[in-house]
Amino acid sequence: MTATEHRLDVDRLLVFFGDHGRDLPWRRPEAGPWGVMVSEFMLQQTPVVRVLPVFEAWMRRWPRPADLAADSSGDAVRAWGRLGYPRRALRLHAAATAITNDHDGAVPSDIPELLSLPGVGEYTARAIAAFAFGARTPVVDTNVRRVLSRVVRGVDSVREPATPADRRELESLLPTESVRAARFSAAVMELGALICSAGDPDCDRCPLSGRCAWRAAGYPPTPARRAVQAFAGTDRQVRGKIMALLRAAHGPVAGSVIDTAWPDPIQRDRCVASLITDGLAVTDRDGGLSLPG
DNA sequence: GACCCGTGGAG
DNA sequence: TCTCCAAGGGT
Repeated sequence: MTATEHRLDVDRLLVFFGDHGRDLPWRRPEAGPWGVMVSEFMLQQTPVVRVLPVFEAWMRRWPRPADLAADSSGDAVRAWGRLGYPRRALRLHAAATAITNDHDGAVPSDIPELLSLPGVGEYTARAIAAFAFGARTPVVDTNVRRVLSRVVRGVDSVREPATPADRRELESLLPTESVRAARFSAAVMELGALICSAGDPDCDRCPLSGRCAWRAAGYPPTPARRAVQAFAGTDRQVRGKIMALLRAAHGPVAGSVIDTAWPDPIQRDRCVASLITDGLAVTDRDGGLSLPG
């Protein structure tokens, strides 16, 4: 089967991407590898619309990895704002530091080297290699995974991390030429984000509807997914409230103020301790809590 | 492999 | 109000 014959029709997808792909700042040439990398960190589990303003401000302030590395991890966490999962900001700062120290300040293009950076896993490494450097490598996120499952295999997927099997499957469908392959991955991802969404796929606008195995099979039901993690009352919520206090302040926050974040002192103290362990907060000699300096 | 880690908009 | 979720990674 050639690249233009399989269900993920390359030409149709590239036309779709050209016509309907979003003009996102990290897709512009001026974003460069660093811009791609920053965007991939921010987009982990976070919607595009919320990333956009933070990304723009971030790139203005820290246009190169060395610029970020020169400032404190606390500055990165504060600039991260309310994107969520602030450990990503910590890891991005650590990755920028590693790039500055070990890679002459340039984002590496080699996948094993990318994987060695903090916060860069199987998805992010390949996304950077493909989108920033035009590498021919399978980029499989939850969107691509869903499209692969539906269009090619005819069954819906549960929302779980991509597997090596997913990557092998997409790789077998990649166009031969590397830049075209990278654009193909971006197009499949965009299709999953805009058309073949998890909730209500818009098959009427889908360029692949004529050859979609899932549609042809009459949309067999989505398998039950594992229960989503609860949030209300968990440490994640409490940590978030404490971090919001630290971001709002520009100096140490007194314990009496931290106490207002959550009523249960046991859980509150546990969360403060875990934030310190994670490197998201530090205590000063007076017992105040602040972002790392 | 199971579990942990934030956030705010949509239905 | 409440559930579900949105370009994962680390342990």
